[in-house]
Amino acid sequence: MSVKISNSATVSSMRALHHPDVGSVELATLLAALADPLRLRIVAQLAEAGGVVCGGFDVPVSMSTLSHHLKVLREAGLLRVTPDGSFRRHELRAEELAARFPSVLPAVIANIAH
Amino acid sequence: MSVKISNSATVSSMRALHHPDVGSVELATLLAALADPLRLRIVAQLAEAGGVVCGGFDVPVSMSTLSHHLKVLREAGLLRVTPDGSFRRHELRAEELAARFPSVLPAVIANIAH
DNA sequence: GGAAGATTTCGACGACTGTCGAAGTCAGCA
DNA sequence: TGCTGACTTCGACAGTCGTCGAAATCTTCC
Repeated sequence: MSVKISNSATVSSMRALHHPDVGSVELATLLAALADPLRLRIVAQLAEAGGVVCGGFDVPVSMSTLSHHLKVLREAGLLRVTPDGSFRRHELRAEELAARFPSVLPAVIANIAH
Repeated sequence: MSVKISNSATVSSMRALHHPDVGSVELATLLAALADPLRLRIVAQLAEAGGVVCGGFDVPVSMSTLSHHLKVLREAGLLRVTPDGSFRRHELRAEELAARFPSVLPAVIANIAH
């Protein structure tokens, strides 16, 4: 689990961030992470925009609450966080999830608009 | 919402049972109903066996707890309950859900085994 | 080193959830 | 009419969840 530091401009942190192995995530855990209007909203924005920084989400809650929801999503294997300076970029782990739970995430994303 | 009573042999109750209009069910509600190991187990058994009576489920909880979970699933629009004598037959509302949330339920069912 | 900005963690709070046993309701049958 | 069997509802309990503001952590820049 060591992080390799290159001299690339974008890699700038060695802070540990826990990302579970998608292979060990339970279906119920994944669904529980998705079973919240605010988190669905976050997922929709990620699906549309790719890499989103914490402050870039459009959500009607405090920063600490947003941070909590992002943690729930991350620990369910739904998203990957990469530090970028003092920001943190979030993106969906769509391909990895597709390998473990085929078509679950796409089906959900396609229906968030309702 | 009136129930029509035919003289068919199987229709024998006019007891009210609340089944929500699938069109008014939120995606988060549907996912929350599915986000529980026991309820996933119930859904898997329903997907495989069609009409299942309360006592016919293979679950490691008391009858009152099972009844609670079936209520959660029913109120999320996931299943229809039809009284049959002193029994109650449960079946998935698969087609109705497919019209409202295309491919969500099939994707989940296909991944319950994990 | 120190200040400023981005994000997480902590502690608290009320609300909701899963579980059980006991009691209630309902359908069929003697 | 009353008994039995199938299921639901009630009341209680411990545990989890979503929310906030305050404090802590971390990164960059001066």
